[in-house]
Amino acid sequence: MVKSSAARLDSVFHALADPTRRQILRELATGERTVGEIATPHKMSLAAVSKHIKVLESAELIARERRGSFRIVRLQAQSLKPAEEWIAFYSRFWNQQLDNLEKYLEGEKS
Amino acid sequence: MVKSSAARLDSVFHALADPTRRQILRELATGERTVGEIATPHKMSLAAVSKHIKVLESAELIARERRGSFRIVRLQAQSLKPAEEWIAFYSRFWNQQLDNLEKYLEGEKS
DNA sequence: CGATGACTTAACCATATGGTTGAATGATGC
DNA sequence: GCATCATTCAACCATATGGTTAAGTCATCG
Repeated sequence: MVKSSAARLDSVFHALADPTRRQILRELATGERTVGEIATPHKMSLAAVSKHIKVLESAELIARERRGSFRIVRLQAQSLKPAEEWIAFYSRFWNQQLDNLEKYLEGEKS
Repeated sequence: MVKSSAARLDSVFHALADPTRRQILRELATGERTVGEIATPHKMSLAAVSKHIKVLESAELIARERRGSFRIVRLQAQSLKPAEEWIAFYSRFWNQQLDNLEKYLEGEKS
């Protein structure tokens, strides 16, 4: 399924809005893992972790590949790029924070 | 309510995972707006937009202030910073994409 | 080929989300 | 003080989410 740019941001931000999923991405940053390896540290069923992996996959943040009887999962970090760019648009606002405050205070005086 | 760093990422990423809310932030990037002004371009009730604004507020991405009989809403972009930093951790992966591909192909040869 | 291991899928449940309409709140204007 | 405007809150609804357990799939091992 090909997603529009907005839909891709929807699914990426949604995927990131869960601590379990963010933790999975952190783990994958150190290398490939099987589903079982990913699941072990989490206090929930394998099926639940499998669902989280599915959410990450549908956001294209990871890729799953069969290797023998295992599914190996690896990070696809480049799918984060549009999200980072979307946010980066606003970085000028937090950088200019002090400037804005100054202007505001300037306004108050008059 | 003070949120943990993880909970703040949860609420910020969740707030961003909706196109209406992202659009509202874009509008606010050009300046303060009343709730009514924000609602007008959207094809949904004022109450629905009010709910979206509430979600953005609980993520601290905006601030609401009473001004006469209006509530004026303004961007609080600095709350995006932790989200951007979280993502930025992964930028090395998409920057090293070609390197990784090279290494992978190198491995295949042997 | 039958059992085992590694997942995934299905069915189910409780809670959350995103929308609606209609009543409530809280200034402001006569 | 009463009406009106701007907005929020409450109640409701349909669908989505995040978890569970149990059954299904698929590759490997004996």
